[in-house]
Amino acid sequence: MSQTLPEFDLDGYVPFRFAVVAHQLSRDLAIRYKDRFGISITEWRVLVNIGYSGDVSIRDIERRVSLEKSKVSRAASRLEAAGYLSKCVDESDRRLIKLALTEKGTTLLAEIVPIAQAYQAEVEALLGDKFEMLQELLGTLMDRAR
Amino acid sequence: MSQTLPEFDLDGYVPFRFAVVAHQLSRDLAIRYKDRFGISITEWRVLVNIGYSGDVSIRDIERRVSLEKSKVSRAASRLEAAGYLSKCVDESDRRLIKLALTEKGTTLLAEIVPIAQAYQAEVEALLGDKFEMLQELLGTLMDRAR
DNA sequence: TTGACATCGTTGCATTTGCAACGACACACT
DNA sequence: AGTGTGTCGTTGCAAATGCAACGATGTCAA
Repeated sequence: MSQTLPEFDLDGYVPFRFAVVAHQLSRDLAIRYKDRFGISITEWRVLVNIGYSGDVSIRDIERRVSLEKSKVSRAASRLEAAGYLSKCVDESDRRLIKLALTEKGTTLLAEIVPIAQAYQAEVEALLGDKFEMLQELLGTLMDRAR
Repeated sequence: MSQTLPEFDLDGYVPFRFAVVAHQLSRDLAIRYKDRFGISITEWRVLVNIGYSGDVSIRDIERRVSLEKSKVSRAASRLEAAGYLSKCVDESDRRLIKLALTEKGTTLLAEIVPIAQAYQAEVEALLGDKFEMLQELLGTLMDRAR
């Protein structure tokens, strides 16, 4: 009749907990951006990456930010349409497309970065002296991939 | 001409890091399920919740697992179609729908739970004695909501 | 040079997602 | 009973997503 299930504690299951926390953080952040600047999280990541990185091809962003290249490509197109960045062919390798912030994009980024920092400060305050430990753990987990 | 951006380190930005790690964990897990059992992560969460919880309405799952109710509803429908669970109206409150595993569903769950546990064991082994600290931190962050 | 093979960015397509309705039902108050 | 308000699960729809092509370009060896 009724079979017995092995012991299992979903509430303590790490992949699940990560999903919940990550979703929560993303959502909180999205709310602060979307309404005010019309920028999605994905677009935000691309924007930041371009602003703070030397490498700026789609492929580079894909690697550095763990985003599907199609996701990056579409985000870049939306950002270009909105006037925040420009695309131009890399003459040393014509397969590559160099992305660069426009002045408008730089202005936007300068506005929204402090918001992101303030949010991280909240998290930091919540965790207190354990914040550094969290960063260390996240580092270990991120390195795990491949 | 070119404006200056405030200092910012994307690689150390917690919401970003959480997103990457969570996506990675979900993906790893999805691979182990999807191919072998045809079950998505969302469906897996619903399944586990029904199997290990007393409360089994859609609304209950929404609350306990941080899933949109439409997501739960659709996952439940798919699982029902696949014969893993049954729906029936709660006679004490006819707005509610009680979800229950079928025997087939219980069998499936008994098969896949050990896989999930083995995966968590990998993570635990990677983190060693810091695993408990991670759990504590995740707990703090999960409580933060609302 | 030619040809085989890899890489880049884009796009088509099916699926999933989030959000806002919606109908059905519950409850409180009159 | 009737009315208003709230909650439940479902569904429609637009947007986002993942994945597999695809054309264009680069690389390297014959």
